[in-house]
Amino acid sequence: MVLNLYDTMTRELREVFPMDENSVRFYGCGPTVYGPAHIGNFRTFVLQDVFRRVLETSGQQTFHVRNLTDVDDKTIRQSQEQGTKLKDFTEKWTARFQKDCELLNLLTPHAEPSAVGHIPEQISLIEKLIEGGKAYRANDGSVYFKVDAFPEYGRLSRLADREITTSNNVREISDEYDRGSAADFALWKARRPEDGDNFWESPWGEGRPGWHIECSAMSMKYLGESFDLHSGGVDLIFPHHENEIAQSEGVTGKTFARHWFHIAHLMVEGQKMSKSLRNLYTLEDLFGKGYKEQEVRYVLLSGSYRQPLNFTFDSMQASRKALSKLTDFAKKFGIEPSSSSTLETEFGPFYPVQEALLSDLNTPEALGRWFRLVREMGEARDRGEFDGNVEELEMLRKGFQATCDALGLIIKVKEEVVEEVPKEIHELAQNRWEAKLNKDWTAADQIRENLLQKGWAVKDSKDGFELAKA
RNA sequence: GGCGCGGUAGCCAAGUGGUAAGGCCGGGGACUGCAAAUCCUCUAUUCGCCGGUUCGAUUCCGGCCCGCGCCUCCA
Repeated sequence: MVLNLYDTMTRELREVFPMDENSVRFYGCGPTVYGPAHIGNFRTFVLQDVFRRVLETSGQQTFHVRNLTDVDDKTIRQSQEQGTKLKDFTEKWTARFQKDCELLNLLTPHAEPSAVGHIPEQISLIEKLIEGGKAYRANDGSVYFKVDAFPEYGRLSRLADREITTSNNVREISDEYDRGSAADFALWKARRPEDGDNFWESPWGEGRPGWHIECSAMSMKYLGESFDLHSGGVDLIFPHHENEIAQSEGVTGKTFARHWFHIAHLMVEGQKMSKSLRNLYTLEDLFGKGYKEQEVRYVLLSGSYRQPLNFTFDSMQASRKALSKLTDFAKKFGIEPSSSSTLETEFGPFYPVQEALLSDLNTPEALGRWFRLVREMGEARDRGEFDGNVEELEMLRKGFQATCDALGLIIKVKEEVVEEVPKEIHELAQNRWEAKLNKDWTAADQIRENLLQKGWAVKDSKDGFELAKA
């Protein structure tokens, strides 16, 4: 019942356990709220969610913190372009992000702090770094972290010193303040004219915090100087997480996060996601193409988090069929999975699925096992080997629910809200049914074709018909 | 150049030192007036290429060919 998870720092599988023996305290780097998040972002958040769900369905308590980056170059620039206050701008996109998370059935973090809401905490950290000789104020009022003062720097990303300090010779820009070393990074950025009224007072003058410091400040505030696990997309390994470690450990001298969990990127139709390729799909984009949120979530779970996953519209199509297979199973056994925030912990016959998840969050293996179990149970039932006694059925129900809960998939059994069928359509369908009863196949087929052209598909069952949007 | 990852059926994608999960698509069949749905069934003698270790490698080692990520603010 222990989760083994690959740790970026040690490059090996390590058990996830709470250092306070109570709850697993973890931090996930959240979004910069300057626009709608895309499905690549959501891959990361969905996997962090599965991480939490696997722990909770194992009976483990968690404390989950995910931040909102609401001040940086992008948020400032775009809010100004739109002529809105930074606060109004980021609140709008925060609300959208939270709505999207809800649609994807992501558990709400226990704390969701924002950078702007924690300026004093960030200033305080920077002060301590300066006191400790690990940071310095540059002439323009910016403050930099002195990478040379932290010998451990580069351990997470395994970048050799020379790579870090010489890699950016191309990007060394003359007007880039006066850093002591090219590797040094900003903790506090002095106010610039283009920042408008987006600045805060500090011991070093007006300005705003650098990007990395917010995560150090907020994670330590909500989780303590040392906590169980930190996570994000692979691109954050360097420099973001490397810098977080330097800042945090530079102040406390203690191990910052005990475990590092990084999620590989999402590709789209075999290509890297990018603006120029116009493949930065948002949930809204996919809904517009007729896909459902659960189908998106399923696709994001269909590959191992350690490997880039190729998102394709074929796999979206496949996920719809796959999910309906699970729905059919639930219907067959009279199971009605619910989606409460209290997760089921008894897997019963479905335990092999959880076992796969506990093994480095192997979601594709888990899905494979789930389908195999579903098939085998269905077959057993058809052979009459499943007598359906109350205890057995209850165990099956709980196990199926636990599986849904661990993966965060909502298997809806109840019919969706039925589309309003126009009177005209219904009458046509009724006519067809009567033609059919009279064995007038030609007329019946004609009407069916007619309906199809009007956008409705008709399906027959033994004693009636169903209409659905084609 | 440095660090790291991958090449498995038409597509997505697991996995293992003993001979390839699962989903989708496709073929065949049952059912059906025909469809749809559903069910059954088939589909990689083979895991980029070449060597090596081994009784045996897709899985370990070496080389090669391709593709990809990161290397200062992108999840």
